[in-house]
Amino acid sequence: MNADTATSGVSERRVLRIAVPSPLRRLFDYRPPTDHSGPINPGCRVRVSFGRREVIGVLVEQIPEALSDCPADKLKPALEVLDTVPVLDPALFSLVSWAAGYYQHPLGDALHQALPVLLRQGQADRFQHQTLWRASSRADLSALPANAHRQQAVLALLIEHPQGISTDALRAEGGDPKLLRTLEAKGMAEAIEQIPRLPHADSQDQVLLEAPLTLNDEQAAVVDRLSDTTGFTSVLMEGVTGSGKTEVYLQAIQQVLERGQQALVLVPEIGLTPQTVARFKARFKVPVLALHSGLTDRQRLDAWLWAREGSARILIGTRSAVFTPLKHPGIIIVDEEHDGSFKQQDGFRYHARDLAVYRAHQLDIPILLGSATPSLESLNNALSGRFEHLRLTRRAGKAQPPRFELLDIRQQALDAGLSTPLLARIRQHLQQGTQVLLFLNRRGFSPALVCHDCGTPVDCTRCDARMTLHRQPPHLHCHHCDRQTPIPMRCAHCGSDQLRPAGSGTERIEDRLQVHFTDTPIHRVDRDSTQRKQALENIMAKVHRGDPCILVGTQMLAKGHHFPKVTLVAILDADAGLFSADFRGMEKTAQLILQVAGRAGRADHPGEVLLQTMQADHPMLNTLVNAGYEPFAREELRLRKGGHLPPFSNHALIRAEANRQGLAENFLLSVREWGQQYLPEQAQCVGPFPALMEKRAGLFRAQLLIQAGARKPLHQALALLVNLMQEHPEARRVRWTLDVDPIDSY
DNA sequence: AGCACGCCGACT
DNA sequence: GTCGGCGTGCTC
Repeated sequence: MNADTATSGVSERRVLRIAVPSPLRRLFDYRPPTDHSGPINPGCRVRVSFGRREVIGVLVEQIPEALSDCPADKLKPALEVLDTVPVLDPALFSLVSWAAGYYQHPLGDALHQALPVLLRQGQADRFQHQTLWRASSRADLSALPANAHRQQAVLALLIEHPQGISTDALRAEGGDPKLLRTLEAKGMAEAIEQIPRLPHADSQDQVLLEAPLTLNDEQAAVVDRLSDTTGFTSVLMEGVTGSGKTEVYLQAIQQVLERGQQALVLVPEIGLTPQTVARFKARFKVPVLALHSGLTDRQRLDAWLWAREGSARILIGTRSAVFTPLKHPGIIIVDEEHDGSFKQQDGFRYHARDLAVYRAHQLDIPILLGSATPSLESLNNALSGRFEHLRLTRRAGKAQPPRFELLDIRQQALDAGLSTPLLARIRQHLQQGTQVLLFLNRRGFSPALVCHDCGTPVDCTRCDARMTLHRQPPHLHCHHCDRQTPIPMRCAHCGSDQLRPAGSGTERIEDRLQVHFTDTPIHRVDRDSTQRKQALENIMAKVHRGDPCILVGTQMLAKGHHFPKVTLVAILDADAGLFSADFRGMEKTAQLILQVAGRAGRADHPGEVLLQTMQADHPMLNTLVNAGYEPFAREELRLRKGGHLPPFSNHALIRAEANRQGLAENFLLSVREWGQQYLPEQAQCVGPFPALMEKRAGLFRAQLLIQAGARKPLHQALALLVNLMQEHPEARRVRWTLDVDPIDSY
């Protein structure tokens, strides 16, 4: 104990520096709660009055009051200290504060987002105790009155469940929970308090439920590499579809479990399916917890607590799971590491894959990044030696890679986007009794409704975009702001009644296919067709029966599911992403094409992948389909290097939006002009320029790109600009956000 | 972000 | 006469 504390004069008093959930990028000082004595540890939650409301903040440090920059008369006492032990351990705390700094996000808000909802709201970091009822030692059915049939029934149920039964379970079995009090008064029933239990929580030495599969030498090399060390190693595993990445994950995890440690597995949003989780549960006799979106806040907190106390041994979750506390961390795995859903797209814009690497380094444990189509960032890290690069080039069993073919549709008559050779090929596959998958990343009937007389399309009033025509049910829908309207009868510009759909979405393809293949079932899989619960499962069940059919869908089809009876995959518009303004367009297109291609074929019938394109000579497209992803990616990296683009330079984007045109752009312009003279030489501003779609959901948007060869000048520049923007008087009328390492189009 | 205060338009 | 629009100011 500090001897000064007891005899403290005013100058020795200390204040609590608290990170409060608010967009203000600073800490707030409070006096300790009036009734509180003794030390308070950093990382503990504190309830404070903030402005006119109460919020939960996190203590960052304690400093002498004299060092506080807040005048003494403005200091309020904190209301309550909620934890005795920090709710985030020092390692997690430093992960979050590093991330808050890296992404230039207010610390209080970042800490808030790293905590389960119930802890944000001030609940104790304890399991919810469950009240269970059981028969007491004095319970005696025959001692109950002969006519008290309902009491007898309840007591009988209690006797049936010697471990105890919850009131809900009792009600489910036909017992009236109200009678428990009556039985308790008679000394025949008693309540016991219990924390929930995990399946396999008591499993001892044996971690396996089923035998591991035999690995080929490539798979074994990855597992061996990970078992070489318990310290930090980052391995990029580049494995073609069907090469057995999951089996590598399982065996890497097995080693960790046998050492008594835990594994954290991050998967893309779409990848956290019951099948994925089932595979882990089937293999291991340890508690496996999936942090999926269906959990209640309470279940989430319980899972978080189980992870923290070490009894949950495998944690599988999406982006936010990177903040799960671990008592005995052993390995972190990021599956489909290239997937964009690892980057949060609003508020605290962190990249879970990058934070996972930081965390593994911090914890000094291995991290395994897996993908068939690694991001150019990770690939570059692998080529430069920051990551170890291990490949799985062979498919399990007798499976053969699909055969790719570019289908040149220049000067071809298209029927709503379907070329004659494609239709012929579809027929051929259906006749041989197999299935066909058509991919088009555009839902709805057609992406525009255009006047045949004057050429004017129907635009969204709130966005710089066409309204998408939907037929099921008939309406116009803006895919950017969600605005929906009835289908107009006449052109708003010239009054003509000749409004016609232009271009095709999945609905229209489905329509046309039904005309060409009258007897074949057509299944459409997109956000619209799978809105109803179970709709997707119903379609999948039909497809897996194996009869010939055609699947038409968007990227929903591309991820997760596998269709063994599909022998033909066709990408209807392979050019869609080729010429986007986004320099990542090519990379994303390639990843999507290979992902879709990977859905097809198995040992007995190799797959065929057809790409309809107007760019059959496109060099990158040819490299991709003829040589494969890695040669493609190396070439793409070379182009990026030449253009000083990521990953060879560092980007941050300041986005701004306002309700009047020009406001946001002017704001960014003055920020740039102000900041210019103070910016480090190695950092440059590019812009501001209007967003690709300047108006969206009624707001006018602009952006300013900050670019630097190294991280340090970039961050110096950002710190400076953020400061400037906060002080800027015009910031009142403009909403601005900062995106470090942006990945979506800009 | 919230939340309150403050000063001008269309309604029971 | 009020209800309520969102501009402005503040949060230890």
